[in-house]
Amino acid sequence: MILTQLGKYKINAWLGGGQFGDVYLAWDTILEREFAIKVARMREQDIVMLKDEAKLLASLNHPNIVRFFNIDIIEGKLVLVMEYIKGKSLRDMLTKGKLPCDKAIHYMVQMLDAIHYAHTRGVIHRDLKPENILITSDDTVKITDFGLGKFVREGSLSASIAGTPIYMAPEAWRGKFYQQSDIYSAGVIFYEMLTGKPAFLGDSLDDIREKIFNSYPPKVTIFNPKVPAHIDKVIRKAIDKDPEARFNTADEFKSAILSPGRKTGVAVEVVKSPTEVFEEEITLTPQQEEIINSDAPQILVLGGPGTGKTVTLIYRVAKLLREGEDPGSFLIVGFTRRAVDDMRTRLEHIIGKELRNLVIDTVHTLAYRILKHDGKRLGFKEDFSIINAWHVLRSIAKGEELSRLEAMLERIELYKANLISPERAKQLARSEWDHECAEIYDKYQRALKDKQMMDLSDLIYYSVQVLREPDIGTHYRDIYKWVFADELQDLTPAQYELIKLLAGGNIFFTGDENQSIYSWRGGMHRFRQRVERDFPQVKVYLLTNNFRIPKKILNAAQTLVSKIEGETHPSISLRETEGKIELQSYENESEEAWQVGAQIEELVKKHGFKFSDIAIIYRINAISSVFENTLSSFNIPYMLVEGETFYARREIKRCIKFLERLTTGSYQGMVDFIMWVLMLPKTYKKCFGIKNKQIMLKGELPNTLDKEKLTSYLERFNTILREPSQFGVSEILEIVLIDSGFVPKLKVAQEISDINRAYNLEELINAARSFGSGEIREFLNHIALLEELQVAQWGKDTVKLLTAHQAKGLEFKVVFLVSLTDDIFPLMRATLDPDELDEERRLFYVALTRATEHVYLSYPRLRYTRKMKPSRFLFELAGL
DNA sequence: TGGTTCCGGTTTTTT
DNA sequence: ACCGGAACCA
Repeated sequence: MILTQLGKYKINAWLGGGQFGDVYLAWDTILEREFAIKVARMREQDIVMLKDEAKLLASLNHPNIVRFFNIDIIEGKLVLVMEYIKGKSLRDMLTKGKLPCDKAIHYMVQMLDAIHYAHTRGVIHRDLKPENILITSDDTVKITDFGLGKFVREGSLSASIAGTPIYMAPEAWRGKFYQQSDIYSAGVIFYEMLTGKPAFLGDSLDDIREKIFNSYPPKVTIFNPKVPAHIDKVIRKAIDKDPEARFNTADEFKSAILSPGRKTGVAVEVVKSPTEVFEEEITLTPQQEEIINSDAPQILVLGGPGTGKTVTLIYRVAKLLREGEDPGSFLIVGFTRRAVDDMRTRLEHIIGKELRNLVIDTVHTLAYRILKHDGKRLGFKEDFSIINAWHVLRSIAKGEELSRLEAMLERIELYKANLISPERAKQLARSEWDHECAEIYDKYQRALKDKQMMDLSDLIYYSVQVLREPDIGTHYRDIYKWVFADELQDLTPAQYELIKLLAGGNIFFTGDENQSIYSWRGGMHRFRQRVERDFPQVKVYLLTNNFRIPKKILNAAQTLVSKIEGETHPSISLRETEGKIELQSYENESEEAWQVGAQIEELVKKHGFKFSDIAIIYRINAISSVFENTLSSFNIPYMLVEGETFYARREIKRCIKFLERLTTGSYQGMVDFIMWVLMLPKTYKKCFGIKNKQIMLKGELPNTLDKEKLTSYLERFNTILREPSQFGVSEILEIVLIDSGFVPKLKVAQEISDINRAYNLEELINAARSFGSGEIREFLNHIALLEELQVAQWGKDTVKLLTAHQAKGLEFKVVFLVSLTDDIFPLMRATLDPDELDEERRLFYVALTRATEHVYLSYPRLRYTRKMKPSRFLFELAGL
């Protein structure tokens, strides 16, 4: 039925529809004016006429609220008469993804003004959602449908669907509405404006409800690093489950957004990925489109850095998902945790929903899961532990010289990376050294298995063994119809084999032989032949358009790798800027560091770069110290991207050790641990003793200690020691780190390093919370696989100091590639072996191609008193 | 035997 | 400062 006339209203156009009803553009034939009228799609008996309420609504008059004129029942239909606004709804704007941060804030401020105005007049909106927020062409916000929910009879079908659940506060689900319920909805809308993703998503209503009641969405800054750090906290407060804990008024909410300053402590943003790919709409090239839409079941995509390999991979996955392929039949493997998290975020962004059944993981995580499930076939129980190879190796090869032991460990890793069993290693041994290594390897593997332990490379090695069992392999291959692996050049043969064994039909690989920088630990840098041999039907595509790297830099980098024998596939820069690449030599190291500092200062002060646009990249960690010192004397904020994994940090190690002790029941070091969390000086050590796995106080306690408080805390601590398994991991960590006062005290400490420790520990607690319930042992394994939580703080505006290896996969506007002498880059020992020299060359290539605008190359002429030769790679670069 | 204290030795080029 | 293992004690 098409409406043309409704009472005195002539219907001119349909403006939109929603759950409540349809909105029409109408002409009042009596007043001769345009109105928007909303005709409710509901039965008359479900409508309550609240005269006073209608009057109240009609009295609202605010620039950011759609004027409400009248409510009427015409021909048995509820009709709402409102001001007609030309504009789009926020919902329409959000379908194109997130809004720029300043725009989102601009809208938010107007919304909160409107909400505050209504609240002071006693009107609660009750159903704030993007559909109800109109935006005119001059970016004025107009909120519509204020308080209309009230006209629907409680308990009617319409009432129960009136609210849009994903924007509804938890208490609103129970039918309670406060002003804070609007604040909550505004917070959730703000979240969506900034990220382009709803804060709560789920497959079903129950699923959503569960999340709204029990969880908080990831931080905004994870999806959009450009958002100022304080916004995360503001949103978190606005959407607290407890209405009391939210902002009291919309005005308070507004000022919190606008004034980031009034806070104590140091704001550390936790941003897992520095990528800002979502900023622009991605335009795909015809080359990429061809790959994405290819019918070939087996695909290999080759292309240099910045040619969009990963994007192509993701868009192909997205395309297949849109065509209705089951997310559960996909397996996507990435090289690092960061790469994996990045891919998932991008993919979910494109698809617009969470993809929980879809497996995107690092090879190690994948392997861990396989072995937990099927490791029993090899004699491993479900609760095997992941350990650090070094300690065990040392204990079984006592008396070995450390340098030899180190070499042996390297050899063992290579055996496993190439799927060579201890028996085979013995057969292959030619020299005395080979025999020794093979012997130790055998011993080491037996020792680990005895203790139900595995190191990281065992995860891969044993998974391959398990998957070679026909029944198990078939089982997985039946599941994974679509297998994708990124960065093939850095995978070891064992990892590649693992992926192959899982692939049940279609494969999609990407890689770049020129970016292979891990062959020293088994990465197979010549992967193309191998893929073509294993998959004779494979279709090979080349990506030759470069989106990231400007011409000059790209040319220099490509000239460098063209010296390497073998195939290269150069790309052509699509960037408009030429780019800049400069070489400087300096008297010595400190002069070099000083000049770099001066240039950074100038780039920031005169040329508008941010510190976070800049990276200093070097070959080895030892180089960093000169630069650290100089940067601090320049007052340039910097961040050292440590080689240390999160897991290796002192405070984290200590906690992990503690958890480990809980699982083994050997409580050595407990007294030290509890003194550490209670921040007691060592002198009090004699006051504590351990008896029957319980910490006791003994002897005279100094007056400085509050005996009662201490005793009651020890009581709690001891309950953990008695029955660790009664507690969840996060519970244990909370009692030990937070309730002890440790983290709270660290947070307000003077030292930045203490504050950072506090954040690291909080990060650990978060990891435990999101890990959920599970054995302590399992949590420890889980942590061991999270290689790089350390990238917390990426969002801070600091210059990054990092090695060329660490720089892989990152990009910066300005790169200072420093200390380019012929003994450091390439490393002296690599110059003797042509293969190793090539790897150094590729590493140099990787470092150069991190830059999207400027590259500054430099080297010191003297190191200490020794004369240095410039890196041979400098001579190879074009135009220098 | 299990629990506690004492003693001595400490990986780096790149994950 | 920290950890593993030997030595020592109930």
